Amino acid sequence: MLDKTYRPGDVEAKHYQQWEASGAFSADVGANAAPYTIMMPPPNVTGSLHMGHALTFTLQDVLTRYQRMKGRDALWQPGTDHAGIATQMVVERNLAKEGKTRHDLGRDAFIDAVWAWKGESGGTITRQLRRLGASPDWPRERFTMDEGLSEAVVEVFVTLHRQGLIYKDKRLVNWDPKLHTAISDLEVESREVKGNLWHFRYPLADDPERFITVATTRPETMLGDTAVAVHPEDERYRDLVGKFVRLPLVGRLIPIVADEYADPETGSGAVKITPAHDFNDFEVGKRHGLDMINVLDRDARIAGDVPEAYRGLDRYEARKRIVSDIEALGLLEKVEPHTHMLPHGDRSGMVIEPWLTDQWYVDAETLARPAIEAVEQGRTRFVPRQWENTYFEWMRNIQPWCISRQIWWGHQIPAWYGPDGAVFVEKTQAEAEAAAERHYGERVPLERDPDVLDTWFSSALWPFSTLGWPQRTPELERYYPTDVLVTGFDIIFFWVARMMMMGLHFMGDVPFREIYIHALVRDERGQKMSKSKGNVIDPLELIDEYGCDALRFTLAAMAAQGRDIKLAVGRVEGYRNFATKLWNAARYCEMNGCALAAGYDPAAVKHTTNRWIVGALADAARRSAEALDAFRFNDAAGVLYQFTWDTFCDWYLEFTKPILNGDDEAAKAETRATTAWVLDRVLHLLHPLMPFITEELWQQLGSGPQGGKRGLLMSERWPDLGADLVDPSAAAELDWVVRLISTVRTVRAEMNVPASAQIPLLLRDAGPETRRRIETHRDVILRMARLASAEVADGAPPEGSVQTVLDEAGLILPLAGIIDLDQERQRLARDIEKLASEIAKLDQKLGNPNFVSRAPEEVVEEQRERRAEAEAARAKLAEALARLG
RNA sequence: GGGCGAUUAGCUCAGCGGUAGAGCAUCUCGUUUACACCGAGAGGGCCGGGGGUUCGAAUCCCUCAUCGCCCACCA
Repeated sequence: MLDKTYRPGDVEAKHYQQWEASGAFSADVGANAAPYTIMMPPPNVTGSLHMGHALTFTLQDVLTRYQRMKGRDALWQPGTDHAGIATQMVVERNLAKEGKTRHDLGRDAFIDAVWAWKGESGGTITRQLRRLGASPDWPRERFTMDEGLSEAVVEVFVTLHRQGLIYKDKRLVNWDPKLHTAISDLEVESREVKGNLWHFRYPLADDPERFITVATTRPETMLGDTAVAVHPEDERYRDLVGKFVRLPLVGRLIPIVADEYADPETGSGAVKITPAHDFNDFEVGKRHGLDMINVLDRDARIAGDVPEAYRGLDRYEARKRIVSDIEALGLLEKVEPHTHMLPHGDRSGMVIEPWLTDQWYVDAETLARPAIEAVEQGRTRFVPRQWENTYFEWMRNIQPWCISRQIWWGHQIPAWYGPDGAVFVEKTQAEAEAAAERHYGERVPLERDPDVLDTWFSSALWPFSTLGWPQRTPELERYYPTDVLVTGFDIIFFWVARMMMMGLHFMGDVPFREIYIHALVRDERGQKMSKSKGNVIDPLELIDEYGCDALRFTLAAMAAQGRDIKLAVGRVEGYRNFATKLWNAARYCEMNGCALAAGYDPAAVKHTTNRWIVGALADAARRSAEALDAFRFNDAAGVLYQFTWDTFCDWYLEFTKPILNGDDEAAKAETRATTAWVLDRVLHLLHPLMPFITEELWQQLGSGPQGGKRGLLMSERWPDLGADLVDPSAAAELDWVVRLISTVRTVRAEMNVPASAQIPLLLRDAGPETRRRIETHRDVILRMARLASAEVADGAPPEGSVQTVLDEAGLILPLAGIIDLDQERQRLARDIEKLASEIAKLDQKLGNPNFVSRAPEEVVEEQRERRAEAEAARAKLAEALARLG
């Protein structure tokens, strides 16, 4: 016997262990079934589950379980990411608590410490994924730093290098002065900063009384100025082009150059050029062959060939000093407040410094070309489609991808340098030594490049590296390309685009046929969840309170396309109630002896009510499948919710109570079997969304013709119910009964005429078909009108005091003479008026020749029917009014 | 500065050319042995404003407003 309420906490862990232990999540490389593959976006190995994870992994799990039940050989490939900078920072923070830095340990010991940390906390996220009910193929779990994936990384690096698609270059990079590493464009975020615009006067070299004024937001970089640029068309400065100014404080002579970069409208129209510390200036410098003078060190302190006074100063300290020194020289023209966007490192939060360094780059432009084409040609499709624009926009303007990082945790770059700096890119040290020997004609000591690769470099290989590449494994053969990638829009550039590039280049085919982009989860007020705002909702807490299924169902129900998800806890509570409802429906079935019957054939049921529910179920199954096939999770959830609660529980179970309590044994048996069968199908349909409660019920009910626990719901099939189960006449009849019940209820409530008294009146005026329907469903009607059992027995109409008007088409209106007739007259008059105005509107529409000729035929027909119905209703009401006198 | 999205019931959101919907909240009635995490009902919407297209617009177009996100080198 089922307990009175469902307690998720008691069963979730049990079922999960059972599933996992039984291998229910495993793909089968040797299977005949068609494969269905989803690559799990690998979460950070040391991370913990947040709401965004909960959403994305729930959706992936829904798809995986659904396809698995549909008979596909589903592979949901799990794994974690080493998350270079993020993880290194965590470990460094821990070290800092002991007052140590990574340099105290040295590289090898530090990396050991990171591995130790990974061993300690790396299981957290995967444990939490299990609590979410995620069903990936765990034995295939990979880690971006494990042996196989590292081999893939080296293979890709070496290959791309040989192809000239990876190269080393000295150019400006985004330098993080705190983390002491280069970062890619994508890891930089612009934030608004309030600052000043300082206007400096630079005296002309041959005429110190004349000045050219430049404006800058970064006075300290003036130490590295190597030119002043003006627009070639700018009349004010035409005579100055080619002349020199003497750089204040430094004394260097620098040229005035004409370059279109200078905007005559901005500032004074003349701009100082610091090629070593500004991306634009760098370009200008290249065009004019200017010197690049680096005046900052890796901490963004003043360094290099600069006046002694500033050397070693922090950039902001230097700024103050330089401004006051310029002012002292009388060269500060003015200072204006100025708000502008400044680049910040997304990890460190520091202001990024453009810095001239040697770094490794990927020729992204070349790799992007096929990736753009693939989407243009529809070989990979974005859902929703609109994201393709975002993808194209970025890919068509893609910049070289800086892939080297000056940190320790990650894939060390497979490049070795000879004594003279010659570089040998090889898969192993031995191969590099061999190459060096060939190069030098003798064995020489080599030094390995200390840098590691951008984390996203290894993630970019995920769709094939996890399947065994570079080996040609059966898995690779079978599961690549994958079916769908499920992810958020925030990593389209970081990850999706790069997987497209690498997949096409190395596998010759797209990594996935569809990319489903879901929204981000925000809090109830639309704010991004963040620890600092204190508005974080922990998915695990929600699971504890409401159960995993309630959370999953909520996320699925809210995963409509194209909108952020503002998570309202009230929704979770509502779906928890839904779980309880389902639970109690099952309990009801159990109490009433509803068990699956051997040889039960839904197509063969005879009772109208049963034919109706079987058809309604088939319809719901079809609609939810269509929704899931199109990634409309919210629709799938909605259809099943409504069917389960409204159709099955509120109507069908109530409709059939009189049958189960009656003495038609055949009808009883059929109803019991049908009830059990529908419930069993519902459990199947709901399983991808609510795996735990469905599993628990399925097991507890001992489902299946064999009875007993015959295994896991996981191994069951998604119910494929044919449209032939839908019986329109049964649906119409039940619909009619529903309306009749509603009317009887209204009369009972408003006119105080018991339902038992209404029935005979209805029968008195009824035609044969109406009479049959009322007779057939009499018990249901009475029961649903909430009558006490004593009243059900019979009820004589109040003597001569009640009149009834009854419409064969389904509109039923009993009138009670015992109630306030004036009130009733008024109500009738109002209703008639309403109908009249509706009819008038419809007449207008139908009288419009354009409507009749241009609207779709079925729409016109529908409107005609509506009009006829309304007309008939009005006539009945008028008749009723007349009878009232 | 470009681009994208949003604006629907008190709240969170569906619907996206053919009679305005769900959950939560509110109110009324109901303790009928599946379920009070329940049942029956009710109230509550100029579908952001204004134009346009259309026989018909919450839905398509334009425009304005407000909010949000992404991208961008403007000293």
